[in-house]
Amino acid sequence: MPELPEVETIKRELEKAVLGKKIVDVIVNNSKVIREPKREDFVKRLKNTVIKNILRKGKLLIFELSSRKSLTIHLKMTGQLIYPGDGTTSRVSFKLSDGKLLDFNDNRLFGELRLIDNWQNLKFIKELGPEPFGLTGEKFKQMLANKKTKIKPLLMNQTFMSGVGNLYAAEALFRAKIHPERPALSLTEKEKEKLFQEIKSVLLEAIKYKGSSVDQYVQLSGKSGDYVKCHRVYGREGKPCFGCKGKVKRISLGGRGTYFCPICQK
DNA sequence: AATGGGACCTGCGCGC
DNA sequence: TGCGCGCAGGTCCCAT
Repeated sequence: MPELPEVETIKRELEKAVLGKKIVDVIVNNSKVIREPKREDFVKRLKNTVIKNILRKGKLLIFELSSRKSLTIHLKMTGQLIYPGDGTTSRVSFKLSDGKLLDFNDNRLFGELRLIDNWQNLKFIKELGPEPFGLTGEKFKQMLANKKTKIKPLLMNQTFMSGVGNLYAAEALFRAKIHPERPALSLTEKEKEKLFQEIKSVLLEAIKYKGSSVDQYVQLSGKSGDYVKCHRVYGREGKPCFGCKGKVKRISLGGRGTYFCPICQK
């Protein structure tokens, strides 16, 4: 599941691989992933535009184009961007001026491609909370004040803070030794500070390892990311905790699988 | 206001 | 061996 580190990894690789290139053709194999405009307009308006700038906002990728429109790409659960691609499994392929393909793959068709005038006007963008790296500890503490909601679903709420999903929320909470079901306002000042630092450090570490290849995520080249080997709780149900002699437990929280150590995390 | 559930989807792993 | 089922989770949407 692509979260901030995975999307950031792809963004950095895209800058090296496709920035400044022209989209000469668009091959649509499944139009379900094209959310707007209609397929024909999507293709027509993308043709012969140059990729001028590549941005990431939370988990959303944005290509700013020479036409002044923007192509936004949300990978959701199983989306992949592959370059150079071969077009064999893609939902949509972008043929570039270098003759190579940029493939958008997505098994489950949750992903979203949009060609829009102003990405700033997207509802998702307007409601997006700040990124952890754009915050100070003080600001983060203020944001938690008065929040009765459980800390883990809150961290995953993109309107609260952007970029953290199920995997990194679990990992950050383990490192901060905080139980995922604690009401946010029950955290001590010290715990809030610790959690804020751990969120940033786990995301930076994951970027260094080029993301976590669980499920479908791969880098732009198609290679896996290496961060799974650093996971301390995610996907480790029943396995020994790295911090004590207990076992990692899995519960459902907000409809999401939640891994934690009931002994280390209070 | 906060929370829970369903919808969107497909592939995989499990139990029988 | 094969089939049906539950599950995976990012985001939106609706109900309570």
